[in-house]
Amino acid sequence: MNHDPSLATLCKALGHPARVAILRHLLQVDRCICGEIVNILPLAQSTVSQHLKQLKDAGLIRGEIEGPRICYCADKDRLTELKNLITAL
Amino acid sequence: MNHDPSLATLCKALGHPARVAILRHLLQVDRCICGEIVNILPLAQSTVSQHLKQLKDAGLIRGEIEGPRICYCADKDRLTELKNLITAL
DNA sequence: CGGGCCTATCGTATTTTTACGATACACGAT
DNA sequence: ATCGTGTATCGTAAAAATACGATAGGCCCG
Repeated sequence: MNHDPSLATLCKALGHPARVAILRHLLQVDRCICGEIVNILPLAQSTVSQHLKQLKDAGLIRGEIEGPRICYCADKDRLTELKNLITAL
Repeated sequence: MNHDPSLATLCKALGHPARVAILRHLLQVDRCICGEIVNILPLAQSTVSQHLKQLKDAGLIRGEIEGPRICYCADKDRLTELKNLITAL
């Protein structure tokens, strides 16, 4: 969604423990997952979906439709970008 | 205040454009400044003070009393810590 | 086609954040 | 001691974030 997010935008997306947990998990399992996240976190499905949307809007994760389910994976390039923005502070 | 902040906590502190601007300015002028920030940002003094408090609570800046005024400076170690937390994701 | 599964979105309540003005407080100088 | 300067804090209003249940839509399988 957001093509060139600012440092504040990216940080805001990571400014909630649940979203950090989601990103960490996606990085661990490497390839995508989806409803699994709902099982891992103590949150309702709709809430998790909202967090996923925020991460996706910030470009930190991507979601691809894969049959009946949607598959998310972390965008490592965007993470590198974030790291660079902090370094360039 | 916060001795070992999580990634989410640090990111939340940087999740607002005004606070990023404050940190950037403190890094530019290297040595501390204070009410100057109020002149730079289009915000009321009390609002700036609140943002400073949040940055201070996250450990990203430090404030030292220097005579009648209070002198802020960025904590580069904490910034390095943040970068490492992102790298370690 | 109909049922079941998975996910997004809507509507809503609660909490948190943001922002301001007003006030209080500390300090140096007069 | 009083004044002015520079900050923090209080009180408050408005906006945004968080979380949930309910609902809607897409897709596969029988």
